[in-house]
Amino acid sequence: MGTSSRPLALYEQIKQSLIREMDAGLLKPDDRVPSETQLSQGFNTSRMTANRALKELAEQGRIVRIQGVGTFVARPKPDAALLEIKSIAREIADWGGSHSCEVLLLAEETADVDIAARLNLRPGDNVFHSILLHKDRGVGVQYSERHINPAVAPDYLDQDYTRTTPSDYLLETAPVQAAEHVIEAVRCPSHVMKYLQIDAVEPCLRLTRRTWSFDRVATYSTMISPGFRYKLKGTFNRGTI
Amino acid sequence: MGTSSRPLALYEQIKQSLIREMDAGLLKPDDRVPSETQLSQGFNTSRMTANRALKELAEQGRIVRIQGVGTFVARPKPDAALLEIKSIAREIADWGGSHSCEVLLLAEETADVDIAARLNLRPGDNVFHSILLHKDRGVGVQYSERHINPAVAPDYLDQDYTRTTPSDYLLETAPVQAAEHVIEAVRCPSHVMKYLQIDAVEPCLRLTRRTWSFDRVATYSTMISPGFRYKLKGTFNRGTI
DNA sequence: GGCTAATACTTGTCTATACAAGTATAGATG
DNA sequence: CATCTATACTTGTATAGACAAGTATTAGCC
Repeated sequence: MGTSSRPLALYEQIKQSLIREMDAGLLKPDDRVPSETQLSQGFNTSRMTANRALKELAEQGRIVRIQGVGTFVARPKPDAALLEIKSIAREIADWGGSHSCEVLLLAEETADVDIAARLNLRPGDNVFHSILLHKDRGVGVQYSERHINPAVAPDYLDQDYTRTTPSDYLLETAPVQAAEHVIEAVRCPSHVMKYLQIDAVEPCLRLTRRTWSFDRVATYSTMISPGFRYKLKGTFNRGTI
Repeated sequence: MGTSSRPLALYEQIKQSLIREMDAGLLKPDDRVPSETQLSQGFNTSRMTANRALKELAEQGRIVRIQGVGTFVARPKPDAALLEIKSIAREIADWGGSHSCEVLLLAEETADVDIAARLNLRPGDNVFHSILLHKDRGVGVQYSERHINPAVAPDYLDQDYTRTTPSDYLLETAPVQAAEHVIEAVRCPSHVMKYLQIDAVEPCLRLTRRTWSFDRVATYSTMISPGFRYKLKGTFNRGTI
């Protein structure tokens, strides 16, 4: 109870209860979270209240919900890619060039529940994972992380990228409008953009052919939309991958 | 209908309808948005559906909802402070020093509906507005924007800041735990922080005494929580300001 | 074995209603 | 004039129920 002048809303109580269980390690990443029905019975409330609590936790990125399957604890985001980024950063530092450059790291990984839900895979299925860092005149760094359903661009890892770029290949293989690619867009406040003299890009960064030309600093990540598969390759599921 | 395989959810239709009206200029900033009851009748749906649509628009920052009052179109954030930031940026550029420095701009402004709702004021009431920019070794810039209910720190503009800093004064005048200050926190992904060699701060940036010590780049804004008034000065409203 | 259909379960959306809580206004009262 | 009060309106939360849509499992059939 503490200092709160009113008791917390019921859905907030459910949220905090689940967060406590996650922080305490009782609910580990990829664990199944009680269903809405179970939660509503456990807290003696209606399903809509449990639904709202889970919905907001999903928006916060703490859990992942998959319709028809269930709700799972999300894996913590940052640590997976950390080592790879560090190594790229060192590469860039060693180069020390003054021109714009590009570094690629390509690997095959397993999807966590979050990625899996977005790409319509199952946790543990393979994804292509690429990290790109761009540097321009020693001033800034642009970071991009991309997860790809292998069925969408099967030769993504094996291309010759001396004449083309991964994003070019992706756009050729998956010729969808740029807007279709976006499922998460990191918004860069326009006054910050002005100050950083970034004015050629929309405030809402997108996966497009040429977004690599900032001359100061920008950070974002891009992912491929689940809608891809319908437009490009027809419907497929785990069995066909 | 286009290419969508299913019709949009009803609450999405309401959201997009309102967004269209805002983009078309039919709903201008600070305009009152139809109430939940009106919307539900206009779209021939239930109030809960309208409620969900407005709730999500508010989370996106497109509208501001005030309990007991109504819903209003939010002002676009960036443009208000743009000129001031530019002038500060020029000041910094002119200085060209190599040491860490701090620039203050203090002004009295009027609150838009968003700020007003946060600080428990009415749109048009005065707020203190300070912008701080920090520069370190010519590499990066840290930007902070602060809106303050004048009743919380009445002498904020008139202090002698040669020996103390605005944040110090604020923390003395309003000795609340740091976490209490935060109502919006811009999350800096921890792997980006690592790469930028920012490791002394939590991933979730906060208004604390010493957050001015990045040596690369960081961008965030801080605001004073509405809960302030209860903890510090008792309850007051427009009449007492 | 391989395929199909029934089933049980999950999340997603929606309705109609209710009460709580906050605010603004008009009117009555002193 | 100032102050209180009733009223009407707003958003916030919660309920109980319903159907849609997606998924996994099982049972039955070829």
